[in-house]
Amino acid sequence: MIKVLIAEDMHMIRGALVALLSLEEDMEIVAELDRGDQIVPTALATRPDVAVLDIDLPGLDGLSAAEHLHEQLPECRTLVLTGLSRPGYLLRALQVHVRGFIVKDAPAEKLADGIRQVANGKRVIDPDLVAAALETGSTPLTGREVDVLRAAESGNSTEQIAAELSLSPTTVRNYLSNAISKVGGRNRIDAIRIARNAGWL
Amino acid sequence: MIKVLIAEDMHMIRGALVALLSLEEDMEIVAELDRGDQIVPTALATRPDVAVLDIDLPGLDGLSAAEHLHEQLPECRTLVLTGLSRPGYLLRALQVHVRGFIVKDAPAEKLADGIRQVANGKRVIDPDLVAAALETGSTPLTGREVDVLRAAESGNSTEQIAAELSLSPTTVRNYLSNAISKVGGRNRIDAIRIARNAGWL
DNA sequence: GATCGCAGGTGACAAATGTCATCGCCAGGC
DNA sequence: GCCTGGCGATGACATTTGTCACCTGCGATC
Repeated sequence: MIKVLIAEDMHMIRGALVALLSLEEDMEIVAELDRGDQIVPTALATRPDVAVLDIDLPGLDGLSAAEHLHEQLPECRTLVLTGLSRPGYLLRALQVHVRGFIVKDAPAEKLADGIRQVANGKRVIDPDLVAAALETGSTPLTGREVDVLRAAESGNSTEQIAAELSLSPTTVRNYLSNAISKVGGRNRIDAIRIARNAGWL
Repeated sequence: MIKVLIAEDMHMIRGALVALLSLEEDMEIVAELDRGDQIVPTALATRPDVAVLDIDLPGLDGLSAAEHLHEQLPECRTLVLTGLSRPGYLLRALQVHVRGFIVKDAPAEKLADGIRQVANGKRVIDPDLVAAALETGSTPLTGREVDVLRAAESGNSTEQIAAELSLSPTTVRNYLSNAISKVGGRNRIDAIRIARNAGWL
């Protein structure tokens, strides 16, 4: 019997995934949650064999949770289940010892399959996504460039970003300018879009 | 027996929702699809009692599909199932005679419940979303303002937007300026974000 | 027939944005 | 010890963006 923990913030989707996995004879769902910051405590209490994590979770994102989980419960294997297939996410996932990476538009059977594979110590990664990740590469942006792009995302002006990050407005513009040219954008909107889609933010 | 059509683009989620509904004794899924433009033809062939539609579908969005469905098969009731709870979507949904509107983070049981209610001729709408929709109101933007904001979204400069829409650059800036002030934004990025979140784009 | 709103446009202006060269400081790597 | 790269900053510059006043024309609507 494979003991499974499942973390997904949208209640109905989580319920539906549980219904899907309930059809499998060799699996048991030992925990269901909707917040990233509850993953480690719940896993320590329920000792699952496989943790199925969404990336976009409130409290703590799934990848950070996976990192802590690996440190505190290394025998629990992690499988990431995400709707957004951003190459950068895969890179980060591998760095935090995630064993499987499945996108939500893969066929439904792949989930149970994936859980079994991961429980057996194998890795499960969509080949298309690997190709995309290799093509895209890891982020060309420095830490501060990421900070500035993130702050720009909500429509803040250069001045407001500077205040938020305690920087000089000119410095902010330099970082933005660098970020724009690094990702190959035409302006900040473009740069934000490109970096988001790549999974660099 | 309630005959159900289900349209959802992410394969695994669709499979999971089907698994969820398969547990219900009084329902039968007569069609499963992943594209909006197949909804009407498939519905005409399978004659479902209730069509469960995601909004964000390739080919044709769920709301436009709902509109056509109501014209060509009025006895089929439509229930929208969406992950993004944008007030503007609800307004548009009611205009195209959608009978139910459920968000994906509602509890899983609500889906089967909702389908039964809608099949019985009742309406099903989340009260919180109604409140949000009344608060937000319908779009203050004119058709062209929406066009311009949409074009700006991909990071195009004023000049490029003008070329795309065959307008003068000055006109584009006027529309953008109007849109920014109407939605209460500080600049185009802000305006795009606000309008997106409200469901006006 | 007058008024209103939307589409489309022009010209002018101030402010914000993007780009560059150049500086200092500090941490790591060779 | 030297070099590199990230971080932070300054000043100058051209371009883009946002705003405003004002113009035309069209189709509703009163």
